[in-house]
Amino acid sequence: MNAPARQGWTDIRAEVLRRLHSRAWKPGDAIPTEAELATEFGCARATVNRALRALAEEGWLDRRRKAGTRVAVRPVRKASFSIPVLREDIEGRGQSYGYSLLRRETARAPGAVCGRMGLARGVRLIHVTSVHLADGAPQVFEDRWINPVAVPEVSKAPLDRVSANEWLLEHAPYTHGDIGFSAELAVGKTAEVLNVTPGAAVFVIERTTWNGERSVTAVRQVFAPGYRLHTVL
Amino acid sequence: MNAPARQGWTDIRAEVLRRLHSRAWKPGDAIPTEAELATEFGCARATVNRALRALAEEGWLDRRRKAGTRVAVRPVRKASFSIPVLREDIEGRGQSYGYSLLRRETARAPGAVCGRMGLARGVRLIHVTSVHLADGAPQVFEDRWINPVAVPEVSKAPLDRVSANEWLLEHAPYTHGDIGFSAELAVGKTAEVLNVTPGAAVFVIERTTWNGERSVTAVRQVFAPGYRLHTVL
DNA sequence: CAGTGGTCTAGACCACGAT
DNA sequence: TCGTGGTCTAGACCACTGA
Repeated sequence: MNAPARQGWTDIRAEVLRRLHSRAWKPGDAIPTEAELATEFGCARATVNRALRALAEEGWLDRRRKAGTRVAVRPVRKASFSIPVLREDIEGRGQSYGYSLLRRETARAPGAVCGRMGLARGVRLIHVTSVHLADGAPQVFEDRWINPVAVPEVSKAPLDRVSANEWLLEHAPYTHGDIGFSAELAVGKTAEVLNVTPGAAVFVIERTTWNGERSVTAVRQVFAPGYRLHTVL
Repeated sequence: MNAPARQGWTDIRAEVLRRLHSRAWKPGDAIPTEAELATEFGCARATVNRALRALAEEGWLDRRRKAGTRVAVRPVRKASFSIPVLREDIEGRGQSYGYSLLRRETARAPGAVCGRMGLARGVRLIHVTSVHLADGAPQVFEDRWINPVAVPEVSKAPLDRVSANEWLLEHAPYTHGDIGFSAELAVGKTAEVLNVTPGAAVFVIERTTWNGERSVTAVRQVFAPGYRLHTVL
């Protein structure tokens, strides 16, 4: 008999992963139940559960009550990354961070923005445009709309000194949101602010956040050419 | 005294999250220990642990032995999304998926590719270029290098029928990798293959995957203008 | 209905790391 | 050193869902 030395759930996770890689357990196959694996590894079922749950969260396994655990047919590896916090992103590259408020006003939001934020068309929101600098050079052009109903204190925010990005993180918690990435051509004001030739390719991140049922802010950040979002799998 | 009804770890997670949102516990603050919370909620410490561990994984809390649990100073929300599996991505939008192999050869990889894959310069790799179609229109131009040492069976792969994307998923498991997103201008062959005007902005995904210490493949996928990668937070 | 994963418990020991 | 989180256990009950 095999009397495995002391095993932690990470060891069990590693062993299961090894069987997946070696294709001993193939995509679509059902693997032994938690109870069976617990017996095999000589540990409590809870320990096996911990390992299998981790693998399921990572996308390697599909688990369902009664149906059992199966090897994910499609190794959909989930990539996760931290939302770039501009100041840290820039300072992390050894550059000095700068911020400049371009404009702050109250205005009727465009239909697209109202739609993204789930608000009635034509509602008046706080509109803030700014630019983030890296070593003094324009790095990101930010166009943000803030819902004053969700964040009443925004009227007192010193957005001329602190970026809305940071002020909101500190004063307006959010429960969820969505984010989108795309590529666009820099034109008009965007090209002007970023100080690039119109027609340059820029990376764009659009994000909307909510606090419960109430939308907090919708922001569009245009990154200077050459920006690259990177992460590990 | 409060005799909370039956509580699950998700309820405890929700309650802690509520305190974070209400700012009863502010960023940087240390929150009660697991034992204290277990007493307060009238449950086992393991249950509190489950809830706090989940919140830590989500980025709300920072936990360290001895130091205790603190509210994350910076709510670095981690965004996670599935790597687009082209066929599913396209079919998911209700379009028909198509694939066309443009070229397949063995060639000396460019220095940049060797670098990304951690191989010696000038090594010979399998080079495959192809295009993925949505309703017959070019959607993604793919330029891929495969390490035959890591995937010897690739010589027998019917890449004229199955995309390297799918063939590799099925036959070459990988342990880890890295992925990068950027915006570029479509020029030359890329613009030609995607059938777009040179100078259009395109979304680019570059990915390298490994199986243990051995690099499996390095791929560069250029998406037709308008592509948008989206996910929830 | 019954099998399988999901969760909880009460207690125990361990490992990291702040002081 | 020693407090705090990390993990394991053995057993129990529950919840979902396939048959």
